[in-house]
Amino acid sequence: PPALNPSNFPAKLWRMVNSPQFCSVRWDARGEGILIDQVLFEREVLSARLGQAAGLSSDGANVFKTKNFTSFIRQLNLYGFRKLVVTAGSVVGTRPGQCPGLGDGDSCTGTVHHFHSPNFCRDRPDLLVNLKRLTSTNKAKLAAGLEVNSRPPSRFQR
Amino acid sequence: PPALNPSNFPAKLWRMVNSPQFCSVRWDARGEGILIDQVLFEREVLSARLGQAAGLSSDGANVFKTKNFTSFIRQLNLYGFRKLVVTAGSVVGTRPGQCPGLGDGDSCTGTVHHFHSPNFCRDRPDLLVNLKRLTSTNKAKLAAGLEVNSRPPSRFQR
Amino acid sequence: PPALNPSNFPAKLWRMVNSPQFCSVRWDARGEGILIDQVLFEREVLSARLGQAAGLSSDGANVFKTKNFTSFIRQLNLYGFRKLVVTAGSVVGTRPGQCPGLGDGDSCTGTVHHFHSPNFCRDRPDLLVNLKRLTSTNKAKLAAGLEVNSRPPSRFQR
DNA sequence: GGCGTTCTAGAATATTCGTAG
DNA sequence: GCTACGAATATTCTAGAACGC
Repeated sequence: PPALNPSNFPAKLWRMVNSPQFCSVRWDARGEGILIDQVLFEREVLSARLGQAAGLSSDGANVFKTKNFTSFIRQLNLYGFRKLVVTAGSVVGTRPGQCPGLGDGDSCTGTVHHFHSPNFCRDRPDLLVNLKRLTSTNKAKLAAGLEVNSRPPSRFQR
Repeated sequence: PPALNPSNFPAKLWRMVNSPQFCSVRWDARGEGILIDQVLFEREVLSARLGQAAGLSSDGANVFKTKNFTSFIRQLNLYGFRKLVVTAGSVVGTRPGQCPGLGDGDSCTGTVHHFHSPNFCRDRPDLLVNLKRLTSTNKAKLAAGLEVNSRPPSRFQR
Repeated sequence: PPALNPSNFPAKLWRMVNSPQFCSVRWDARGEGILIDQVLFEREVLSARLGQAAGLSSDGANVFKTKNFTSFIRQLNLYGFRKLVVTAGSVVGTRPGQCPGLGDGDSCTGTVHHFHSPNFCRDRPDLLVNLKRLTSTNKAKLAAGLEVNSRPPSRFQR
């Protein structure tokens, strides 16, 4: 089984959701899905200034080249995430004023998206390697029982 | 086992990364990969004036004929190095103002590349002889379990 | 014949080479190839600050997301451009001090690359539609005499 | 034949756009 | 509306191929 490539989307998302540097992406109450505050995400991750600053943060979560939130959603879908309806029980309280680059006055209230993948759980980092990019080519290979190639990380990063 | 040819790429790289004359190439925090500051490298090693001056420096690290950074990357790949994502934990602080040919005002901040090979570690110079040029011919030999020839060092270099 | 998509690489390159806003990309002496000053290009087009400013210039030449010159070269090759040796007859004199964002003192002398494609000529904008992206899929289609799909321009762009 | 340099291409991921459902 | 996905282009990293020495 190929190892996780830290420069690919799943690893980046994992680092973001587990980093205190990012308020916009966090686990839901049960740790089985992620909650994304769109307005906050656009400011923290996608905007030019703050995004770069946050990207080079302590845990080294690299940022994306895109500025469009929809491209981020496309990546979630490509890796098999599905959207859930946001219920009161799924949302955990946000803590404004603790994010670098965001003033105390900035509220963390915006549209919240809830996404889920069976291979993306807080307590099961071992499942991350199962996240495969669902391109048409890869889906054909998976259907045929073949191996899906990933760009291999160097051994050092495993 | 054939000896290391000091005029070949692996030996040159080894001398550079271990030489205080070169700021642009240095070990990462764990001594298991190298960090290359591209802008600095182009000035220190590849540019005509400074490169030759530094290259013919006291420790005798011979410089390359090329002026293109991409050719240097091609060499790294030919010898089996892989690129890693640069994380905050991998980077060691740079020390500007200590490099010959660079003024104190010159900052050492540019694009940093992180490369790794299992046979290129700070504390294991004995592994260097395993670095083989991965031409298609050599790869076929290695796959067949055969010996890969290297050009032996000249009598004057041993 | 499908129309030219203004957001794709060939159209962007065409706007750049014909725009007085860009010093780094210009026609060669005969108008049958382009000359690219790498250092200037990296400052004008690829760097964050100046690139964005120049990119949003009056003629609307959109910039690239990449900061790597090699990615630009990869695009040239993907669209069938070939590199030529730079001769004295091919180079046209540069006019420093006429580029926005570049001071009068900044010289325009760096590494110059000369690229050519039979479908990219100054006096034949009608040939641009022949520039096809040479992916392996497209090459197989062309070899089979099939039609190569291009993304059509959006309705707002026609 | 080996090694370094250069130019081009392969292959994977990322981003964008359009549209079926 | 709006979610998911196909397909095209863009970007990145690595490798192939040719040539000179």
